[in-house]
Amino acid sequence: MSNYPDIYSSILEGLNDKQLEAVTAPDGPVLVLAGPGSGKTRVLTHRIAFLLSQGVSPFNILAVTFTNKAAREMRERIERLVGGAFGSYEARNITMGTFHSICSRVLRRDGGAIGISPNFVIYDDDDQIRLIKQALNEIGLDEKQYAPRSIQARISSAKSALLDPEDYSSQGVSSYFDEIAARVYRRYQQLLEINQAVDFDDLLMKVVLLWKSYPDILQQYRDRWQYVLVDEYQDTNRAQYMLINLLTQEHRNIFVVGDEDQGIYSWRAADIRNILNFERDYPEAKVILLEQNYRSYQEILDVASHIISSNRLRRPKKLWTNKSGGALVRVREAYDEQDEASYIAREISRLTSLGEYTYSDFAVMYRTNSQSRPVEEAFSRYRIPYQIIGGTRFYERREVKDVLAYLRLIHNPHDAASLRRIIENTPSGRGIGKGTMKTLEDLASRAHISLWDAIEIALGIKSLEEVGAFLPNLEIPKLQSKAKESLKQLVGLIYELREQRDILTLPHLIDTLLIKSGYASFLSSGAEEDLERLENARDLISIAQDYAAIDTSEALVEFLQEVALQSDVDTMQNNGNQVTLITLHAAKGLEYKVVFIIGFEEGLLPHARSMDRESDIEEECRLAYVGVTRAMEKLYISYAFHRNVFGATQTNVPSRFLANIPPDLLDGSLPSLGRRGPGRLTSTTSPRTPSGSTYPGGARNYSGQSYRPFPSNSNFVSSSNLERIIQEYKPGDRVRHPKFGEGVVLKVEIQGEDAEVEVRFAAGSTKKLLASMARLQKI
DNA sequence: TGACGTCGTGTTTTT
DNA sequence: CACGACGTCA
Repeated sequence: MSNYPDIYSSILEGLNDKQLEAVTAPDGPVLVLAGPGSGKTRVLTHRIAFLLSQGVSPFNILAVTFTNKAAREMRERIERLVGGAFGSYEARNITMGTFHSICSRVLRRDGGAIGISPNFVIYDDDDQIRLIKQALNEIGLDEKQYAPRSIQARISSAKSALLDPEDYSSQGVSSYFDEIAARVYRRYQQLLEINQAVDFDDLLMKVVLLWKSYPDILQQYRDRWQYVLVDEYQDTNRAQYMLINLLTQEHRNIFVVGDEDQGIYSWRAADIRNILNFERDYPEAKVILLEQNYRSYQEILDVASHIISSNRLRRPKKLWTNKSGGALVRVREAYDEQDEASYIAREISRLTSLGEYTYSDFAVMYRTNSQSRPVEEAFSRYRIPYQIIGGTRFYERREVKDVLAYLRLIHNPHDAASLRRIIENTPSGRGIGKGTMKTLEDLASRAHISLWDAIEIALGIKSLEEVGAFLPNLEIPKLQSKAKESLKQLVGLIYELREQRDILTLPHLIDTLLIKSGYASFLSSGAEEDLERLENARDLISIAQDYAAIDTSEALVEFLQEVALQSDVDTMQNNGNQVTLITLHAAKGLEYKVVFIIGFEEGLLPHARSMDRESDIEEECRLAYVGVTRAMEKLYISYAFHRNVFGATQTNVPSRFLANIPPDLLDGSLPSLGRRGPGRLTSTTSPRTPSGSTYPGGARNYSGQSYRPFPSNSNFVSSSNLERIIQEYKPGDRVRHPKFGEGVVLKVEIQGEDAEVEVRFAAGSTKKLLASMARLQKI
């Protein structure tokens, strides 16, 4: 290949000695200990490019990242790096993603061996809690006495430690509560199976089980993924460790990157020993330390080093940079959280008006999601656009979950969480009451069948034998004729939609579902709240547009998986000009020119719930360290004298993590003695807009637009456009679709505010497309 | 059976 | 403060 040498040198160009050593390391285990800002993403991407340049097939590479967004970005960077040098589809064929998404794919493919239906659905937090409540009820335990959330936490940590219900009751029980949890766990797991569902932890645990039980299947994956790279290795848990370990034992090409100082997920069962013991697991490992920081000014790094140095359980590391001459880190005391927020808003306004920075250069970071509120309010007043990461996510909104429930049910009718959601919530007035539900659930629970099966049996559509329940003495309950009628309608609807799935594209299927289920008319009261909900539901159609080109059955699987495994940062916008509000946890791996860390107080950072154990305090310290090291140019740390918690005012003192910082590294005194009232650092606590004009009451609207993580329905046609579309496409017209290729229009039909165009494509398939969405071109 | 009101309770971080 | 569970009323 003529341009090969160019490509080769561009892969290695500009790397420092250590990075180069990591990128070009020979086959075998490699551990890269990478301090913040030391270019670890760079090392990972260049390493993969290097492997490709050495003739390794992209099909043989697996890269595990912490977020889907990171995977996406890494793939793009590799594509840019190698271009078409090794064929144009190189980077696309690398397997990249989070542990959860990779495992989901493995289970979809091979889970059958351990009894997992290929149509499984993924249960989120909400679904899990519902299921735990159901399990509690069935066992006859009071859900008030045994908080479902605590039980869920126990189950989750058991699963992360690879303990199934039997293991847990025999090994994991050390208290009365554990014993209860063990019983619930057992029933909960049965319920998951009946619903053909898995939870987040199952995704990991079941793949370990699969690989351990079926060496031949494991061998297939070992042959496939001969090169394995893992990012953020310090945050892997036992299950993830086992996955990687099983996979890499044969070829031993394991390349992990991590930093013990940035381990912040021990509460999610991450085990820092995974990285500490790497050299023991792989004695032949090459270990490379990346200590040069390319991100932050020396002034910021100094503060970071002093903060982390109070941790005892770490090997000392010396971060250095040659970026000096920055501003000192500013520390400010605010009177309360409003004052703190106003100060930040004013500072951002000041810096942007100087023209030095734009809004997207700023991030505000905090320990708990609830701290974002006063900041949001201040930003609204000061008209600062922002996006907020986390909190209530798009996919957690009620109407979105409602629509997803229909989709999940189309995909897998045994998913009782979705079925119940549809029956109980929306649209109301289905005519299926509590009594009926109780009867059906009893039947389901006694016969060990799904709720869906129970309904079909009660309706006489199926027999007990047909669904695999052999209980000749079981009495099939009689239902009221009204309830029966309603159930028939619901079952009919789902069957009908399942048929539509084989005909329509995914966005069109959602559109149809909204209409046929009555959900659309349910939301068409015209009230503002309903309008917004409808819009959210329709945003889902726009998102599904990405899947319009593949077979809908397949599209549904991919779509539901993406939705379920979407992380907070995955929804983040990189383009818009807006300030980012984000938790310290979610900020890991990101960087901003100017960072504000708020709530640097005892009780918040370290958090009150983490103050009992020293190891917890150390984790809080690492959290502070992660935050500080996100800043490239300017860092602001603030804490509030008063803070409203729960409605009551609390008085807080500055965080202990500030205590180790020499005062001359900071701009702003550390008033460990003496407290001052409002106005110490701010001239006033009453906000003024920078322009001095009055601001509108509906402040949220202003920024509300800017942080919606998903497109508004701007690509829906207005009715005036509709005419145009109908005139544009006529039967017999030849059209081109970006993904399906050329085809002939068979039929055009008005569908509500849109038009449906039926096209037969040259490839032989016939699809019904929404005119507003399909991006059809006439030829 | 549904809608509305009161009371009680609980918030760390997330795939 | 805000949300959910529960009870009462129509």
